[in-house]
Parts: sequence; C-alpha cells; structure tokens
Amino acid sequence: MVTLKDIAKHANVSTATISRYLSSNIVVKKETEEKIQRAIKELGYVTNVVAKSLKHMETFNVAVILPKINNLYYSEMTSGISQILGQHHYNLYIYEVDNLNLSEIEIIQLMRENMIAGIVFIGLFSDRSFKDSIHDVMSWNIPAVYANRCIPYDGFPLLYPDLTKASQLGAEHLLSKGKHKIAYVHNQLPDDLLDHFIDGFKQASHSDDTPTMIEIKEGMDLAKDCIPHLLRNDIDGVFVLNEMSAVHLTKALVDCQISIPKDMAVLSLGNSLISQISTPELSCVDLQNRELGIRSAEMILSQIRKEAFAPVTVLEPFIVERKST
Amino acid sequence: MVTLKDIAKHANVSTATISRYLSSNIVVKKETEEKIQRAIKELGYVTNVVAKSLKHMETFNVAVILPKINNLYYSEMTSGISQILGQHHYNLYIYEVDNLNLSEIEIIQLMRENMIAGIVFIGLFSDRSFKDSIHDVMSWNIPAVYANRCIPYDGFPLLYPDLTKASQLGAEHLLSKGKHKIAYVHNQLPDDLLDHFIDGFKQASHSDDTPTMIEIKEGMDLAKDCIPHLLRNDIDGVFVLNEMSAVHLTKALVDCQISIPKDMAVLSLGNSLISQISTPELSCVDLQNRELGIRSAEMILSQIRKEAFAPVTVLEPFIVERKST
DNA sequence: TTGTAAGCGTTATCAT
DNA sequence: ATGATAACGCTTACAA
Repeated sequence: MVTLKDIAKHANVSTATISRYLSSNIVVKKETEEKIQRAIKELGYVTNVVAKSLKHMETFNVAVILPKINNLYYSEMTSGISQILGQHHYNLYIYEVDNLNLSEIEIIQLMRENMIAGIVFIGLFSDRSFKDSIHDVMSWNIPAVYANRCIPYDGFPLLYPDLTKASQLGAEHLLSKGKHKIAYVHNQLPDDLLDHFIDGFKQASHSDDTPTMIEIKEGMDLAKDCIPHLLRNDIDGVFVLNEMSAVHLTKALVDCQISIPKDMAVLSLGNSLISQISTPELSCVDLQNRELGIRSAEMILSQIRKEAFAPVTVLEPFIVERKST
Repeated sequence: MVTLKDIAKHANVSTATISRYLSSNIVVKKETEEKIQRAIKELGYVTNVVAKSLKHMETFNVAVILPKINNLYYSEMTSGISQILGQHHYNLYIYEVDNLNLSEIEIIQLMRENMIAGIVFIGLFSDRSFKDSIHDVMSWNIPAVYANRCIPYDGFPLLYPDLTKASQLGAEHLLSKGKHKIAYVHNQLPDDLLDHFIDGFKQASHSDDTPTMIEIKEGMDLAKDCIPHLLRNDIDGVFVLNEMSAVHLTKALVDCQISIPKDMAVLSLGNSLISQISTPELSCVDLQNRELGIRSAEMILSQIRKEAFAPVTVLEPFIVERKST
C-alpha cells in the first residue's frame, strides 16, 4: 500500500505538507504542488479513509436497519436514502434484521463498535421493535431516525405518513365514487393504529359512523371467509390497508365473478409496482415511500451537522386513481 | 469515548493484557480477568473496529454494486448476500449506480479508499459495465465477483444462471403443453446473448429450427405492435425473456380477449413476486436469484480467506408451473 | 510556505 | 502472566 509517507519521500516534502495540500485548500508553492502531483501519479496513491476516520473519530457510514430488503416497500425507502447519502458522500450499510441472527442489543452494539455516523430504523407501522434501543443510541450521540412508524413522539426523531389523512382521503375517494357501504380490511393491525383509520373515516363521512372492520388472519382463505362477509354486509367499497392483501383480495373477487369496481371498489394502501400489475390495476393511497427515505436521510445529515431540524416529520399521502375504483 | 487505556488505568493492568484477553483466547489470571470485566462494565467500554481495521489493514466490509435496489431482481440477490455476510460477521455496503452521480472509476476508487474487503458486482445479463474495472480491482488484491452476467470467462470470478438451459427448459415446457409455434420475446438483448437462447431452443426441439424472435422496443404498444405480429405468425406459445415484459404482454393479451393458456401460453423468465401476482399467474423459469446472491457472497469469503474456489459458477434454472401455460 | 512530532485506539514484539 | 513500546496512516498544533 502506498502511503503519504511514501509520496513524501518520493517528492521530497513532508507528510504534513501533502496532507494539508490534499485535505484543506491551503496554499502551496506551484513547484511543490507539481512534485506532489507527480509522486501521487507515479506511485498510485489513494487516501486511506480508515486512518482518517480514526484520526477524526468519525466515519461517513450510515446504517439502515430494516426487516428485509427484498420487499418493494423497504427497498423503495432504502433507495431514497441511498440517493441522498450518495449526494453527500456517505456510504450506506444495510442490516436485515430478519436475516441476521443477532439480537437487537447486538445490532446496536455493532453500530457503536463501527463508529456509525447515523442510523435509520425502518419498520412496518405496526412494529415497535428497537423503540427502546433508540434512546440508548441517542445517549451515545449517534444520530438516529425512526422511520415509517406511527407511534407517539417519545424524544427521538420520527418520520411517518399521516395515516388519518390517508384514511380520510381513501374514504372520500370511495364515497365520491358512489360507494356508501365501506369496509376496511387489515392484517391484524393493533387497535391504536386502527383508531387513526377510524378517525379518518369519520372526517370523510362527516359523521360518527364507523366503517366495517374486517381482519385477515394468517392463512385465511379470502374467497371463503372474507368475501362472503363483505357480501353479507352489502359492502360496495373496500379499503385494504396492506397492498399485498389488496392484490390477493382483488384476485379472489375476480375469481368470484364480482365486478370491480362496479359491484365492489378496491382501494389499496401503498403504491408499489404490485398495485400497477394487479388486474384490474389498483387505485391506491400513496404513502410516499421514497420521499420517506429521502427525508430520513436528510434528518440524519442535519443531526450529523448539528443543524436544527424538525424532530417529527409527517408526510402527506395522496390518491392515485387507476381501474379498481 | 472509553478506550482500552481507560480500562487499563481503572483496572490497574496494561493495555496489552486487556487487548490480549479480549482478542486472543490467551490465559489470564482469574483475578485479572475479574478486574478487567469489572472495569469494562463500569466504564461501558466497546471496542473500536476502526482502530482495529487500521492496525490489521483490513475491514469487514463487503460492497455490493448494483444498478438500483428498488427492484425485486436485485434486492432478492442482495438479501442472499446479506444473509451469508451476516453469518460471518461482515457488514454490507450498498452502492446504487443509477442513483449515484459517480463514474465507474470514482466508485472503484471509493472501494480502495475504504479498504473494502470484497466487492460483488451485480447487473443485468445484458450489461457489460464494470467489466474492465474488475481487472483493476483484482490487481489491487480486492476479492471480487461478477454476478448475474453471462459473458465469456475473462480471468475474474464469475457467476451466472445457465441461460441455454433456461431456454431449453422453457421450450420443452411449452412443447410439452402442445404448443408448437413458439416465439421468444425480448427487450433488445444483444445477439451473443440471444444465441444462448436459440441454442437452448434447438436442443429442446431436437432440430435446427429457430424460434420466432420478437423484439420489444422502448415505448412500444404491445397490443398494437406485438400481438398482431404474434397472431400473424400463428404463435401459440411465447417465452418472454423479461419478467416485467411478460406481465405487460399478459395484460395486453387479456385485453385483446386472447385466452391464456388455451390460445396463447405465456412463459416468463424470472420468478419474483410479480409473476405470482399477474393474472393469470405466470409460469416461469426460475433463475435462482437468492441462490445467486448466496453463492456470490460465498465466493467473496473464499477469496478473502484465500481458500480454493471454482472461478466460474453456473446455476441451474428450473420451471415453476402456474396458470399461464 | 513548510517541517517536526504527538496522537487517534488498537495490536504485536520483545522484555521481564 | 504481564508490561512497555512501536507501529498502522493520517492530521494538526506548534515551530521554523
């Protein structure tokens, strides 16, 4: 490996001069500059970031901790993060929790050992893992962001889509399509989260009515269990709070020869590729995944630079209308 | 930050003893061990991996360089890589080329600066970028793997799915379904790659016949341009060499009221979520993306450990039959 | 404008 | 079994 010392010797200047010339924009005699440049080229010098990191006691590595990367939901956010970090010359580590046989504590420990510059925690909005760990992380002055959750503010930077608004927009959209008997379908979401959706529905319907709530349980057969339930209640519009379930329900409805959107409108929460691929193409409420990633990264960078920033960012969802409503 | 020095002072032993106790499994007096353990706990020491890396002149960071992460094709491979690296306590860097405003040279430079332990290059099989850079990387003794390409062996570790076999399996499958007028649909694949597919077709048909080759051009309307072409040639089975295109073509066929698979069987190359979501669900040739990732990571680790390994790994595709054939 | 030297946290060599 | 110390490559007072 070619070091500063090597080019110092080769160029007949001190390492200090070269270091200054390379790092700061400090003035150097033309002659010295030429000598240095020649030496760098001739010996093929490349700077050693690890040594720099040790000296400065900081790295340019930001970690994203998520359940798994092979999921469009997470990978879209990650891509947003990657974009911003790249622009600012930070590197991106990925840790897949579902894939790593490490406990939460071990992963957090890893962050400290590696002098990680900042951490983005990503999870489903019903997930509460790592919640306590974040306080540890912050107490060690590691910038952190908890992204895509919807939990009460608890002293750490938070970022999530406005689910009440999402619900309101969704319900309004269904209503505007002449659907008046609306059901919300979800995969075992916790009650406090469902409350957000119920609130949104009330705002949309200008009433105190509650939508029919239908829970999809693990291994349930939609055509046998869910659709009869829908029909029995004369439902004419469903808002499915999980994109994948929306796709499956749509498939089941088509199999049951129920016309979409005439007899049943289907609205999905989340707008990845799969909503577009589904037949019919699904209308959906876009939760802005990429933007969520972008903002997360920006919040991390603000913290690193000790700039002011809003500790809680709430993103506005919007409707994307396609064929299913 | 609590350092070895700090706990040395606190425990009244030398840094050398602690370092040895922590890193090697060298014997220490019971009394010393207790003193050290107590000091570590009381001061909250965590080891500094950056300092270790500088000392040892090696990191535990492996980089994956890919076009973009928000694509099931790449994220599935990446997840496989992540799984293996995690098991061996390596960290995973991700660099999205499409997202990073860096030239190939700059990215490679970055790898050197950061003392990356190994690099997995991932790309579409029609892509040839980074091909030359790999020789540079290897000349600097950075372990590297070129994954998911199908290019002639050129002195660097290679890993790809057997496309000729994939073609053969696909053609055999369509033939076995009674389809005799078969077309291959692709998105502007280069000729040398198409040759593999043509070879596979010949092997399947035990003849020297060539399948009808149809090229999808940027912005082409499948219903208007592609399907009439198919019909004109009495095609009754298509093998689409790109999963996304297979989905789109299927949609277009359904719109044109062509019955799948009765009037037209559709087979897709690649087996991600989207083939399952498509209506009808697509039969496909699975290229083993996750396994490709797993093997890539293993090849990197072998190189790092200077173990023997096969420089070229070819993975066997297999048929997954669903509703479209 | 340039050089000298100490030090970032760790490990390894050589003594003791 | 343990300690003193140099070194990994780089930066930065301080001096010249």
